[in-house]
Amino acid sequence: MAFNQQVFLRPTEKSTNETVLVDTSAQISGKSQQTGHTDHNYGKPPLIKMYKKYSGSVVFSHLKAYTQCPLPLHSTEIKKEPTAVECKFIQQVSEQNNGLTVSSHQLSEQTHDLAASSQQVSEQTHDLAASSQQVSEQTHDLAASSQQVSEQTHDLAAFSQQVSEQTHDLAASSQQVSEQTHDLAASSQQVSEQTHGLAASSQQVSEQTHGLAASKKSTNETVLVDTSTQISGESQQTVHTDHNYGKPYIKIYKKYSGSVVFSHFKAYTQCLLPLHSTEIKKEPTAVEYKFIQQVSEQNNGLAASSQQVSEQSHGLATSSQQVSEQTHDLAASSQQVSEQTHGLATSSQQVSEQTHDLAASSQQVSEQSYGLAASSQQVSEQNNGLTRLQTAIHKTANVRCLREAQKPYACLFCERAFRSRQALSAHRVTKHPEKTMLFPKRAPIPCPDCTDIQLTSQRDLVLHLAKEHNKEMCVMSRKFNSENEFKMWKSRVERETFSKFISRNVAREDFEMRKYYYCHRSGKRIVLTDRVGLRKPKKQGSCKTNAKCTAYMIARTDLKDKTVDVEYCLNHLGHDFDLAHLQISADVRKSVARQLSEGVDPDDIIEAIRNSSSKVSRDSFLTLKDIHNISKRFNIPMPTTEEKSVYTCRICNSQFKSRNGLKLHQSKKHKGMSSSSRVTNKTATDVINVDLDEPIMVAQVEASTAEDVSEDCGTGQCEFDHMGNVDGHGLQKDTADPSDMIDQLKKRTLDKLNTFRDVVAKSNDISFLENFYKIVTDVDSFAFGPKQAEG
DNA sequence: CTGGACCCTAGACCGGGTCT
DNA sequence: AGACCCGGTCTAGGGTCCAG
Repeated sequence: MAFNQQVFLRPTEKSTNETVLVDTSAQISGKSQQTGHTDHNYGKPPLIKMYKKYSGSVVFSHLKAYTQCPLPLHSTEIKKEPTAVECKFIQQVSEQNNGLTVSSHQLSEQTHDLAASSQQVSEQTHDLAASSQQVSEQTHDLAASSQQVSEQTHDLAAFSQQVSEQTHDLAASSQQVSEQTHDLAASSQQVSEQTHGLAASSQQVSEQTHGLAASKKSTNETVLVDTSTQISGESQQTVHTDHNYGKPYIKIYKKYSGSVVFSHFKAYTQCLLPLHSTEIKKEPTAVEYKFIQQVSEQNNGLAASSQQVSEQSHGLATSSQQVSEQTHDLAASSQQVSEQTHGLATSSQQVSEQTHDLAASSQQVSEQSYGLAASSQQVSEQNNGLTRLQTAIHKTANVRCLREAQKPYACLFCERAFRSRQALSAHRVTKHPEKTMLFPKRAPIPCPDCTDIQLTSQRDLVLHLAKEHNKEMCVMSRKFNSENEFKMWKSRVERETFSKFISRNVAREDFEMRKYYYCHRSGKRIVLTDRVGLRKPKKQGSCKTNAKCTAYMIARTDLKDKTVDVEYCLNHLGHDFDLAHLQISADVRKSVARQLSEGVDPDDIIEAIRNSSSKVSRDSFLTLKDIHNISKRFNIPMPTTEEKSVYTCRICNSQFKSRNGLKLHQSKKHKGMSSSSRVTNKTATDVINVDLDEPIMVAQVEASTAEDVSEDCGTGQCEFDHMGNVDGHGLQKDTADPSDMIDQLKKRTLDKLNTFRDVVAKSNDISFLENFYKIVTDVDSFAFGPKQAEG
């Protein structure tokens, strides 16, 4: 038995009752057995791979455990079956391993419990954080309300202040008015008293006058006499000074027609002594009458003044009443404002108290959150401690075998690091199984016809469907000399199969790059949750079939020689080949953009594109809307309606007022030809840089032109324009002989073909070349006859 | 018919899982 | 460790709808 690096241990088992070491290269047969596989390739802890054999078939089970074997196992040291001592040692190692496994299991359970507790704590923390958030939001709202209330209170206080000031001003005005009213009343009282005094004096005078009149009547003579001065003959006024009291007084008399009449005594006098009839001896003189008149006028003026004072007093009283009422209203308003201010202040106070309570609650929630976070942190630390303990156990058991190389892939849950992410992933699965749920699982590819079969790759799916379900599909491969050649082939395949292969993943190595393509209709339609309902679905529906299509390509590009190896399957599954789900090709897009920039009419572009495609494709259904989209995307303005008022034939430059007229002309004069001016003006360089399909189109046009000329001119129906050119062919009138024209066209066609041969020579696309040379053959047959046609 | 707004898809890049 | 391939994210550009 030849042993290599791999050593197998056969533990005691019921079926065999013996333990053996077997070579991996050895044929496993016979009884059920279990083997242990130690891999020393990478200096890692010995790995045990468990195999079981039942009924003659070998079944590979999952990788179970690392051994705790402290001694390296070398293949050269084991030459035969283990001795009893070796078996015993192995048994001890196994028991130690089992013990460590049990400890590890217990630690795992504890870790799991702690993780569950940590999860609960995290959830509670999260809930508390949410509550805290709500409390904070409510606090914020209340603070905003409080702010509003404060602002309203402030406004009301300012208004109240204004009202108070106005009230104060009105009170002052009212006070002034009252004082003025009081003064006026006092003045009025004085005037009234004076008036009253004058009236009393007047009454006395009247009585005296009456007494005098009575005396005159009795004596028949009327005289006014001064007690001190004799008055006679004429009206006079005397001032009698009563020396008894030292005060002057005025005596007024009137005398008319020999009788003495006492006039109304209205003037104010200072007379304090009554006049004695004995003192009046005769009628008043003219001077006395004049004096009496003046006194009367003064008396009238005083009465008018008294009246005005009374009216002013009344007006002031009314104003005072109004001011009082306004003051009362303002006081009432001020009272209301004060009450509102008080209410708002109370509300503000309540809001502040609520805010304070909420802040306190928020603080409590935060503290509880903090406490829970701290608890969570403690649990995590305990968890980490246990993990580290596990690591320490592994270390002490000499399980780990550290390498000198750098290990940039560190485990998030322990202190270990790895050289590759795959190793880290394996570590996470084996050491932190409870954490693996945090990482997304790769979905396998289910078989569409089986319920329990899941494949791991596109190729397996295709092979499974072909073998198990008799589907007509296969996996093929092909090699290309360049990436450009591969892209041309891919483009042709897409065109012929009405499909599209899109790239999603690229893997780059030092010397190779792999690019994975899959059918563009494969997969699920994904609409972002925040965009659901914002747009109607497409009329033709999504291009995604919500299923896995079997068509795929894997292109492996050799970065040294640039060759491309392609593994592919062109058999689609689960969808039809609707052109509506395809997009306009990039070449056509560029071509349309260029023609738009050159000012070509969109209708002509559409016609040219449609006519240029010999096979049905998405490009064949180019619409004006597509032209609009391209013009928008490339930021090229569309020609306006005014610019399209004249329709020019791009073959013969004839102009027509309507598009229908142009179409009628083209259908009669240029049947089967494209109207694109680009066709006849293109150079070989342009063609090389733009579109390798176009030489075919141009050759077709030239051939068609030659045919038309042959037909038209052969029957003598060619038309000449006024410039001497043959309409539609650009030939001079003087050379318009049918035979000469054909020769010219033949020459031009041959020149074109020679030009395009250079272009085609750069192409490696077999189908393209086949198509081109077929046209060349046709054209050459026309130009030079069948015998001169070249293949 | 036109232009704006907006959604959907392709493509690139990166990280991860599974199997050998 | 290598091979294979899936999923998430981001950006540019194509496609669609709609109002004027």
